[in-house]
Amino acid sequence: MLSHTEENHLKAIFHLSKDQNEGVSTNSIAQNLKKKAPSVTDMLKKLCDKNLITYKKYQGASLTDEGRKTALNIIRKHRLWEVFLVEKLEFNWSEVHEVAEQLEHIKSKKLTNELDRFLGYPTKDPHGDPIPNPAGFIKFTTKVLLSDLKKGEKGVFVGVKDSSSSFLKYLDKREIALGSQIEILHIEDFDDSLHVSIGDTNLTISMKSANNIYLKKQ
Amino acid sequence: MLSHTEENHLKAIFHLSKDQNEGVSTNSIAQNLKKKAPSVTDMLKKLCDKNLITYKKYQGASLTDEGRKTALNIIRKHRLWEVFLVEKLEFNWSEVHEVAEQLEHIKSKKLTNELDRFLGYPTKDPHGDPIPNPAGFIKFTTKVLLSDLKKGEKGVFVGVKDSSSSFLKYLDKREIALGSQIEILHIEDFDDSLHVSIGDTNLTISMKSANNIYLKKQ
DNA sequence: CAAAATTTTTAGATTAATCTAAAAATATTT
DNA sequence: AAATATTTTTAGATTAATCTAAAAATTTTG
Repeated sequence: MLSHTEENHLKAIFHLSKDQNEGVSTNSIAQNLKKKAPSVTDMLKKLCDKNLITYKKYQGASLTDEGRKTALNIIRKHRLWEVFLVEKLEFNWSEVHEVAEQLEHIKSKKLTNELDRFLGYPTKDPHGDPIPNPAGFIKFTTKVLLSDLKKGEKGVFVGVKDSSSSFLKYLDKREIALGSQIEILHIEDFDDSLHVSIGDTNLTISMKSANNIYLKKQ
Repeated sequence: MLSHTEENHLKAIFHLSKDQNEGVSTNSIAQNLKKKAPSVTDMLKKLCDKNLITYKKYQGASLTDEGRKTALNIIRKHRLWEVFLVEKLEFNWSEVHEVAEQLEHIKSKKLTNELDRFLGYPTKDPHGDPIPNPAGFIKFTTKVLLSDLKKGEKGVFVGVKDSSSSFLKYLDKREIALGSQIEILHIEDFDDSLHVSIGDTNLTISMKSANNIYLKKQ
């Protein structure tokens, strides 16, 4: 049975592995978990002993198959709880993370699978990230940035790059929510700002914001 | 912010205080939490420093107002989650306890109150125990044992005295569920076993079992 | 490629939660 | 009330998770 801390390290390694192929550095894990590097070194040794990661001194960590499966199970729970909080408990999209960080550590296979059923087997969490299945299979979605689209192209809003709460609030205020269909009507020459349609309404989005908005292109 | 262990001690003291007026003994807490007495002594000192209990060496512990409120909040969460598990996730009545023991420690006032709303502000958990309100008010229900009833009397099944899983399974098998109306048809002279009607069916219950079944007398 | 900078690890300390063994206090029994 | 039994506390050790400071390894730079 893994401790919360062990689970958090596996999750961090999983997330940090996505962007790169090599082992994940001690420092990047420390930064991700807001701990100091020596704490992480200790934990890497422990996870290596448990065969959840491969780790050689000074060469970073990678998940084993077992470790990856464990990480995906935690991520599955995290994302299912986020769906629950938003769809059933009327949480705001920007409020769910902290609570889901706690709920993801609850240990009960039955709980997870019944929750999944109760929610209607959702495939995405409220941030547009895919929910792994019980076997640990995850379908990575290809996302493009809104800023990469050309005039006339459209897509469905599925996620954000920078999930700072100030940006999430910006989106809430403009009622840009997950699942919104966005079409580029015109791109302003002067400052590259985008005139877009979202649902029924039209509005203008700055290049900086467009660079934070992920779409699933249609 | 309290640790899980601190919360569990407060909860144990609350439950153990119900039956008696004096301070709760170190040993009884240890037994309740499956810990050794010295561990409990240490924790009692700590909780006393935090003004959650009053505690004098060799004289047991009692909750302060603050401690009582804290304990009731944990019990509130525990019982709300039990309702959720049974009513929404199709958990069996006898399976909920272990998971609720984990969920009760999740820290989010909003979560608790939204869950309460989502469940329709239930007043009892699946074991028939009352759910404290957000202010920590709890309405103690007066219960009688089935074995205390006389021929012809009836009541609603609201709880058990011994919640061992073997007894809960016994009840499940006979479809004796919370809310069942039970009437005593006849008491056998020979062995005090009870002939009762439960819902539509009649059955026989031993004195030993009847001594574990709480009813709200009508 | 050697010096400097950075990263990572080791060494050693701290805090929380636990335990066992022994001492001290309280309660029970004769 | 003295002896015995029980309960509770103290003392001291252990494990897990964390930290700081210093040493070691790796990487970058001139």
